[in-house]
Amino acid sequence: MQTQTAIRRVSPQPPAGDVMQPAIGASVELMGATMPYARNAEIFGENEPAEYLYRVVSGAVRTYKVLNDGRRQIGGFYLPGDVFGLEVGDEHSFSAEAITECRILVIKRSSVITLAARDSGVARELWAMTANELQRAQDHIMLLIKTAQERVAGFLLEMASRNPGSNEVELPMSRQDIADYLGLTIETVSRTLTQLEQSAAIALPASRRIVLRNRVALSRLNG
Amino acid sequence: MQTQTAIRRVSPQPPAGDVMQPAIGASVELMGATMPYARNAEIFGENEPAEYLYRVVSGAVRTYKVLNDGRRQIGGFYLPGDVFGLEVGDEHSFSAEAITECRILVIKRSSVITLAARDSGVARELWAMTANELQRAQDHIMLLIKTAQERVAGFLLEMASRNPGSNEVELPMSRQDIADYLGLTIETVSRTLTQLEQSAAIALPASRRIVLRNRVALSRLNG
DNA sequence: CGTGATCTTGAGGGAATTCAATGTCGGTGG
DNA sequence: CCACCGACATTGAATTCCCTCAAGATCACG
Repeated sequence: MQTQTAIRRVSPQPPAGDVMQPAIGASVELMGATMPYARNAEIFGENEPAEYLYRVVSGAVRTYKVLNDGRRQIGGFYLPGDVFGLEVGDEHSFSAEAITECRILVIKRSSVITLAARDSGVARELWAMTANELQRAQDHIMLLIKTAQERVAGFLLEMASRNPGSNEVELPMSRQDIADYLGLTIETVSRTLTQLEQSAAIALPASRRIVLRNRVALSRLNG
Repeated sequence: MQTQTAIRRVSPQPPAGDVMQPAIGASVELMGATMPYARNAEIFGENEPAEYLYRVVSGAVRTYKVLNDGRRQIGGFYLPGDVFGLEVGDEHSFSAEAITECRILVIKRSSVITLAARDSGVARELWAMTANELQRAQDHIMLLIKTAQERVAGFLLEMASRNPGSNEVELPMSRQDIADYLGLTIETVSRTLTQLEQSAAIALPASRRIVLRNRVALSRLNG
């Protein structure tokens, strides 16, 4: 049972750099407007009508649910290029917040769906985006059944895979965010990172900057 | 870290009764053949080409993945009317096995996809089925972050919701299957059921027959 | 009625949580 | 410039929940 995250206050922070865009979502690129969001600003809430879908242009976003008793589960982290908030039903199933200051491409859902009814390529793209989310969720499930070390190692490898070529990861999110993503407490995440550092699997030049020193060891941990 | 399930042997068992079919998957009803599967028979394996998609006619099915070290995670249980094995990519992301003797409608994936390219209604149906799986996976994630009592209570409520109107649930799957679905050990599942029985939330007239005596208590546990 | 599979129960140990204190970093104002 | 403050992160000690290992109990089936 992990601690509930306290109410967050808004304060500025330099936005992360933009990143070039993969194939998914390409055809809807011209159908929306780019909107700025402040750090910790709500983008949409659980059970709100899903009027728009979203693509991160710069910055980072988290989606989450909160249980009755205050436990928060983060559904995913979204980085530049990622699409989130896409629903088949009429309501959002998660809430979404900006982790850092960010710019987000906002696209009217109804117009995409209308387009999909005429253009099977768009329809297939919508389907593929949802399947992509499904893949994420299934990988997330596989993470959640593992030990703390395995979860953290898996998380780091996942984040590193977003920056192919580099062994250095700049984490936009707090330890609390990581903990709520991995189903652990903030203390366990912190302790586990320290262990990984001591076993020379990673280096921690700063609390949100992580260098993968031994990917083989991390992968072995990853199960 | 839960125990690995031993190799299972095949032996027959009376099939569960058929159930009337909801909207999803209705239009593909006539495109396939119904096939029989023996108890514990493999329907498809992880990473195999996804040549078909499947709908349960009678009986019950589990999908699962196995990690390096033998831990098994069950992705979902599928009962009459449920569609499984639908992929956007060309490979299955899980393995699937018959839990009981069952009959399964098998439909050629390529023909459905071809049809979807011409008929936007079919395309939308494919999308909706994938979104339905996504919903399942997200609910599963929310289960996996809870305590053992909450997971078991949630599981029972989920199963009961498949039999609306009745408070009696006939479980087709073993304790090991339940444990591997909930990320617990078989012993913890068993103990938790005993606790729920002692607290009068459920009754256990037989090990695979469960009566919900106090849904309010179970829902409270469910978080 | 014996046999194997499945399920339950018990005792002990270990991993992660809880509670609590300390450390670090960036920003702000004296 | 440095002292202070709040947010965030790390570390320590004690506890709790679930797992592991082990032994019985129950059930289906030959």
